[in-house]
Amino acid sequence: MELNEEKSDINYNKSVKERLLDSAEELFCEHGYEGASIRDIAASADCNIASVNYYFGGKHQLYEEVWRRHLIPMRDMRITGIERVMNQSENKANLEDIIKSFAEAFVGSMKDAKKTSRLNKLMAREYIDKNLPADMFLQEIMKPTVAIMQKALMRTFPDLDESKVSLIVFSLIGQLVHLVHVRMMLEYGGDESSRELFSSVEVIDHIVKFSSAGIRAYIKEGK
Amino acid sequence: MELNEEKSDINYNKSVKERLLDSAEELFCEHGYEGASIRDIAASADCNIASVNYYFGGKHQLYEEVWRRHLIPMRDMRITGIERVMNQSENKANLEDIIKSFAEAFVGSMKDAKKTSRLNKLMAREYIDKNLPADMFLQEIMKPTVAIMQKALMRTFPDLDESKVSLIVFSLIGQLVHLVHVRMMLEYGGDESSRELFSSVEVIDHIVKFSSAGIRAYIKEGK
DNA sequence: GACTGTTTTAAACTATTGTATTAAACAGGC
DNA sequence: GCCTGTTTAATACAATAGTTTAAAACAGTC
Repeated sequence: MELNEEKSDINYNKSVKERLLDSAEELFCEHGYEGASIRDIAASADCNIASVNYYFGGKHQLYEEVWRRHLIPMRDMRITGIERVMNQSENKANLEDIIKSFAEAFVGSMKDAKKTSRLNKLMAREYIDKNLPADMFLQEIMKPTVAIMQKALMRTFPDLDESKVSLIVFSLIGQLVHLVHVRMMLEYGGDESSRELFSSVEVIDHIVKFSSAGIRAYIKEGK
Repeated sequence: MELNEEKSDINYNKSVKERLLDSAEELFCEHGYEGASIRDIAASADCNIASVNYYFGGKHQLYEEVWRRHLIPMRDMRITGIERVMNQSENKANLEDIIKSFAEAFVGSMKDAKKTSRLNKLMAREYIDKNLPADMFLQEIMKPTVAIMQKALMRTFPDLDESKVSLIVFSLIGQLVHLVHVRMMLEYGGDESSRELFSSVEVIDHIVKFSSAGIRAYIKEGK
């Protein structure tokens, strides 16, 4: 009865509430809101089904709590990354540095890659099926993220048209989101060579180079 | 009993099998594989629940049939678009033309925008939850699409490294997929200004310009 | 008109879902 | 030891899921 651990990775030092949040996060990411049953979640957290209702009031409130745990930290990581670069050299920051900082904050650092990948998967799901209240995702994550990047670009290149900046940020985020998707897709399938290519830091360097050139295409004519 | 049409847009000229495929497509796109029940599908197609099993053998086979109806046409549209541009001027095609052709084929023409948008939504879902057998989506859609674009680029710029071409195509597709997502997200929410910006042809022009510059960043150093 | 094979119908079946209930176990204060 | 509020447990509940069944309705053919 000792040293055996049937459950994947539950930490019995944590409270039931925290274990439920951990398990819910994993299963919601993996199977989606409807795909993850509270029975599976409770089993994974090694507690009773009724605990979900007891601690959170229902499945949906549990889902929201899973989000709230990471929403602000995730958003702030992206924001502070940009601000650090901007403050570093007083408004005349290097374009490549801005993009690289943004990109790395977006896909997550390498050390907690698994956690970031999971959250990105959850975000990808929320893109399609909106289970969160109203457009909490759009308002609390997407808009601030876009805004800080837009501000950084406009401060570095004051001549740029605002709608052009929107399009540029769109292109950048598009590549980053797609990178997360491709990595997800290659996790369980795809040949070794592409899995290698897209999991390396080389991709980030490419995105920086590709996007910098794309942005400068607007700078030249704008001047 | 005349002139009333309770159901949305079912065409009674079509057979039950075809009506089922139409309704299934709409509901699978809107609510996902698990989210769309065969009861809802049958009701939308104005036929009995058992018809799903009678004609297709089960819900899953119906889902696969919905895909098969469009897989090859969709893939071919993307391929022929590129080939038309390539053959037009014998291997020395204009870079902007190649990208524009690819982009327009990808997001779909304006006339059947609704249908293309729906299918793209279905594709976005399949990205995350793989309901199709094995990696049919990766093998039959993604790979051929990427391959034809890579071939076109490598023929136009023979000096380009193959892994760089992969990354370039990745960036391009990333923006296009993201465009579809953003349009989806803005459909039911978001302010008027951004909805306007991203539904116009301006976005395509931007992607062409942005990506062309990104690609040329590699050409210059490659030479 | 009766027989044939195909299509459509309503109902039943089993499994699973989220939630609610009710009692048991537990912990701390007196 | 007893009372109190909190947490855990097993079970019941209604709703819905995909699938199956068996009879009814239909359409042709002889």
